[in-house]
Amino acid sequence: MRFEPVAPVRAYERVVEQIEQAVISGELKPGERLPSERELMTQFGVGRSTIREALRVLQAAEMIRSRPGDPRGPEVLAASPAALHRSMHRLARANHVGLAELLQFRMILDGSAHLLAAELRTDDDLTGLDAALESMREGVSRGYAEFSRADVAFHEVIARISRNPLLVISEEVVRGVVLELIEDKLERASNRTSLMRTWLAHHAEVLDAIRSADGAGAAHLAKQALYDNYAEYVPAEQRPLLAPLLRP
Amino acid sequence: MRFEPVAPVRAYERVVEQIEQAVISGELKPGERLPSERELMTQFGVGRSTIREALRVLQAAEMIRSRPGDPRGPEVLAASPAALHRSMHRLARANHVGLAELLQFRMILDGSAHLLAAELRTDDDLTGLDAALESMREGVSRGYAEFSRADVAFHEVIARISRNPLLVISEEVVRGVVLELIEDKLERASNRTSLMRTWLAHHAEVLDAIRSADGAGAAHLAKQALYDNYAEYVPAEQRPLLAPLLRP
DNA sequence: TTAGTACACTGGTCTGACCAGTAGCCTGAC
DNA sequence: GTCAGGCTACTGGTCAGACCAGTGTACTAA
Repeated sequence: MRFEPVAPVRAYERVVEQIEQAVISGELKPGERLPSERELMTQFGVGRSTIREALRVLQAAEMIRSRPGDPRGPEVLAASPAALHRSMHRLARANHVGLAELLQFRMILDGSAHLLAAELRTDDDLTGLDAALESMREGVSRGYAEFSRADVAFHEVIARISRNPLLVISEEVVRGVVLELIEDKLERASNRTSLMRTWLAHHAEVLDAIRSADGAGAAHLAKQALYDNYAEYVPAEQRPLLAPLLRP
Repeated sequence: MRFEPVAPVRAYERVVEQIEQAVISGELKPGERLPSERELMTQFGVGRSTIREALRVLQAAEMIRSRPGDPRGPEVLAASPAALHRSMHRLARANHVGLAELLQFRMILDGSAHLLAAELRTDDDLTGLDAALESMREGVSRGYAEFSRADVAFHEVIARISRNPLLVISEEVVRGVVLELIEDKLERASNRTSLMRTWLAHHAEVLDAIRSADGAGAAHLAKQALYDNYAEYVPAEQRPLLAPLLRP
């Protein structure tokens, strides 16, 4: 016979558990309101400080939001990747995850998304991609910010076509973390116009591969593009970590 | 000229920021102690409840740990993937991600991990894998629980060899969610011995591929094994979503 | 040297209070 | 009838002070 180690359970943890359960089970839907702190206090039979600590934890997890003065009470939020983003960012900053690993992960995710998109795309999807590419083309003359927006939009279409929200969210999060990690080095973005043209050409290639349902080709293009754009920021000795992903 | 929207900054947020910054910058190293709540109270010039709410947030982020009675104060923790784990878990459950998407994601992650492992493995790694396979072989006769543990251990070795903690963590999380989703159907696990033999054979194959540095082969084996084992639980009309990942 | 104990202090919780701010009602002017 | 403006009851944010169970350590006694 073996026993499990026990940890004392704090009152605020019990409160968190119950509210969290209600949200996860769908009993509390996004947009709905929790009772006020004073009301929760009587419902749970604990003091207000306990309630407040519980709400703080839930707020840190991006599950609820409180605004002072609002008589409707704390708001239940829709599940968002914000908390995921924060914790991933923290990990990366703590140097447990370097740029090489992040880029590796992104190549895997982006490559897979492109592969799936190429294999699963319908004719409607192709129309959408054509439109997205067109606004990128227009964006070139409208400045970098506009082009960047169109670029993100293109990726979102790809993501939707691949039909896997997990893939999409993860890629977005990792993308964000990568950009934050190198934003200082990115300042001196030299010769933006030629950069935009390169990107445009790459997206056109990708679209061709998707149009001809060439999953492997699209995946490889996507990974290669990521490598070409970001490998320079990865310490030279770690670049071999990325190479295996580029082999066809 | 444009103005940014402003959000009121709470006192406890300022406290969180300062402590977080001290941890990130390395000024506070893991294992070190924060001053006691009452001491922090005077240092920050705020009430104890404010301090406590800040500590709760940091604790939810797995950055510190408080134990009542400890005169040394709250402990600074090493950065751990636990927070990432939690938020990914929450997101997967909240977004109503289906088994098909989860399995897809897992095939991608596991496949990539095996590919990287095959390409990056050293001779030492091979020794470790041999040992892990051996304990799986022993596990067959010792019952399913033991075998299962050895199986997990084998995967952990693979994960370590692939040298990407992000990949590992994500795969673990998705694995957990998948198991939760089908645990009820898994009860009637018929003929466990033959199941274990099948798994063992599969792992031996994978090890061969890794030994011969055949990344594509190892990846394909991993994905195929996942498909063979779990596809039956995926609704038939969604199985085509998984097929593109199996093409060599 | 070691076992035992006392003590100072810790975090967890509760109570009660005050403040600035908000939503919604009520009122009065048109 | 509509609508602007003020009133009010309530919200969350913060503070102060109190009590408790539990802990590490220094001191004591064997």
